[in-house]
Amino acid sequence: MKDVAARAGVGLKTVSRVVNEEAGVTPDTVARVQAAIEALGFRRNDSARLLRTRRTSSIGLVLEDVADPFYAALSRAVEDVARAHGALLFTGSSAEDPRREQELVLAFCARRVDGLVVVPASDDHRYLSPEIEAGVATVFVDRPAGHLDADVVLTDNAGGVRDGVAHLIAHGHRRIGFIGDQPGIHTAAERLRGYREAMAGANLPVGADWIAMGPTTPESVRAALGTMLSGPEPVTALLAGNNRVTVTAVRVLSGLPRPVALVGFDDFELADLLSPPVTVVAQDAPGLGRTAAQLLFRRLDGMAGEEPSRTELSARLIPRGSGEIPPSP
Amino acid sequence: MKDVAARAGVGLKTVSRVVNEEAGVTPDTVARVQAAIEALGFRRNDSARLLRTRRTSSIGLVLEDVADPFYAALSRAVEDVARAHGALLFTGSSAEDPRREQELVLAFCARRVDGLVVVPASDDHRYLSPEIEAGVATVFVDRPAGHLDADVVLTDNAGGVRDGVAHLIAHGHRRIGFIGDQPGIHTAAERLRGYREAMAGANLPVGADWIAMGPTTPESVRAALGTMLSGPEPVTALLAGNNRVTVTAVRVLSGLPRPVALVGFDDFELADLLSPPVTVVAQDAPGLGRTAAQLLFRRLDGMAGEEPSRTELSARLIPRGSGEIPPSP
DNA sequence: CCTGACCTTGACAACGTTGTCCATCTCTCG
DNA sequence: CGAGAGATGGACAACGTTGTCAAGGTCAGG
Repeated sequence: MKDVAARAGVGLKTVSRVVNEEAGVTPDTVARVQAAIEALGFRRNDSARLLRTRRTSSIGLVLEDVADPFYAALSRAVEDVARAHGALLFTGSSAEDPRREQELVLAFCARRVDGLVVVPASDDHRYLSPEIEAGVATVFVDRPAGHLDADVVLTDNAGGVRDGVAHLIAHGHRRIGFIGDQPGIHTAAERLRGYREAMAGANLPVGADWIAMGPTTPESVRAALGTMLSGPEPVTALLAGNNRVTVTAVRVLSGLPRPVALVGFDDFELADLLSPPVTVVAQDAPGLGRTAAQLLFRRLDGMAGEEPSRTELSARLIPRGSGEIPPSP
Repeated sequence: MKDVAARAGVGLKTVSRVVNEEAGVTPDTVARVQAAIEALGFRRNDSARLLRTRRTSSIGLVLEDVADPFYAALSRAVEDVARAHGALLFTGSSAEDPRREQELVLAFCARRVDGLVVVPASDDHRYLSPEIEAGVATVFVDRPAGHLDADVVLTDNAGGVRDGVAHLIAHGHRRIGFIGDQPGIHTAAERLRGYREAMAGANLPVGADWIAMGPTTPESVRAALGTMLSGPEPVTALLAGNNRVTVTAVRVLSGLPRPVALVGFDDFELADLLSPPVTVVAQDAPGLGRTAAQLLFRRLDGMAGEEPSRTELSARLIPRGSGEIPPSP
């Protein structure tokens, strides 16, 4: 910038004014400065700028894994909102590791991002209090923050599973299994709650073997399904608590002599190409990201003081075939 | 930092030394400073730091769309390499729009990223020359840069398609169709070249209707397939030039009375769950990202001066069923 | 007791920008 | 023609950090 000023024969501040398109500079001077900028290939250093303005126009996004289609869609939605507000996006994957989440968050804060969108991997976010007090707007998505009162945008997991189970019940099923992730994970616990509520709401008993919660490896899902299907009260339908479960279930069920109905939680690409096409309860990944990001920018634009909010987006049942299979005796 | 120094009763520079774990500070002083840091919740401002050190420890990644599984995987690989080098990652989606690509790249440069990984959307990257001369290491991935001599990491698109077509030929096919994207896109042109080479290499003629290049909407793919399958010399096999084509082809082919063999370019999730499972030529998305990022950091660590390099990663044929269907007369 | 080497510490400038404030110049109007 | 107003431009400090360098303190050896 110094060089530009020298070359154009004007003061430092005048160049700054031109760069920022501030008023009060003669068109003639503007032209001279712009020529110098062009000639020298000058580009403003935004980091130095931030030092004065205290706004970085960048936000940080921490999620579990960018490569996961669900988070990839969420990420894209956050990016679009950020772009609309003229902000850039730092992205980081926590890989479900609380330490990594904290590292990323603090690294973003050290870069002085204006705000954070976080998919929690940790269950204790007290480490964030000083940052939030220092003015870093923070919105949690997909799961609530731990021990911290902050904005959060969630899917109505329990409601979604309730709908899915109700759908199976409506198609005549009475013995319905549920396979979900470790109950320590908030979304998994919520989905289980939805299952229990739906069954209870229809006055249906839940068999001892009908629920399996734990790491959702193909092996464990296979084992759980085996138990459910071969016990004294074999299930005629399954609600799969996440994508990994759904995929394994499709494999197992397609090899069985008698059809078993299936509703998966979370949509996935090509679900409609399988045979039978898979009925799912779809979360609105872009919606989560968009809502969270919009909330973040509203906070940044003055809504800072208000009470933390909690938003729940509903999930949507998409019938495709596998969930409409009638019970086989 | 000033506050910390005051509270600990030491000089500014001493705090800086403690924060950066530099040698030459009494353990006693370190303890005092650390207590003050703790008490005040101090966090170093990395942006100010950069102003002095001229290293941001951050890199920019511009790709077509983070929500696309291929780029999501690439993105994750870049992130992992960046993390290993202690760098953070700015991500941006160009949405295949040259203007947006340039905006993103220049915004990253204004933030003074140490380096860039770019999946080109534009075909002219001369606007980047000043930045590169200013020291921003840049690596292009998936497609080469336009009018700019820079590092590039590619998939061997032509070779991959050659392998795919050869596979079909080896299974007895003589009339093979090819549907690809607009020939203006580098990867599409390369894949077409691979197809032609493979056919020529086997001394097979290419029918007038066997090649369709253009926007790969479901409608256009349906139309192209219809022509290929109903002409005087109907094809018995298809090489699908990208994922979108593959998916539409699966739908169309599954509804036909006689089986048609299919090899898709680019792997996709659940390809093995379809019936028949889809044989593909798989690109190594994480490999592209990893290689590009590693190259970037090698440049940053002193390899700066050397000649730009060009790396081609080979694609891998994964037989699953659809590509092994014999020709039906 | 003095000297010199070494260790610890702090003062100060610098990085590249913007905010504040004042100086100058050019009108316009009385 | 002079005064006031408005437009234009620039000097300087400040943002929060680190690099440079020199000051002071300690200790061992002569």
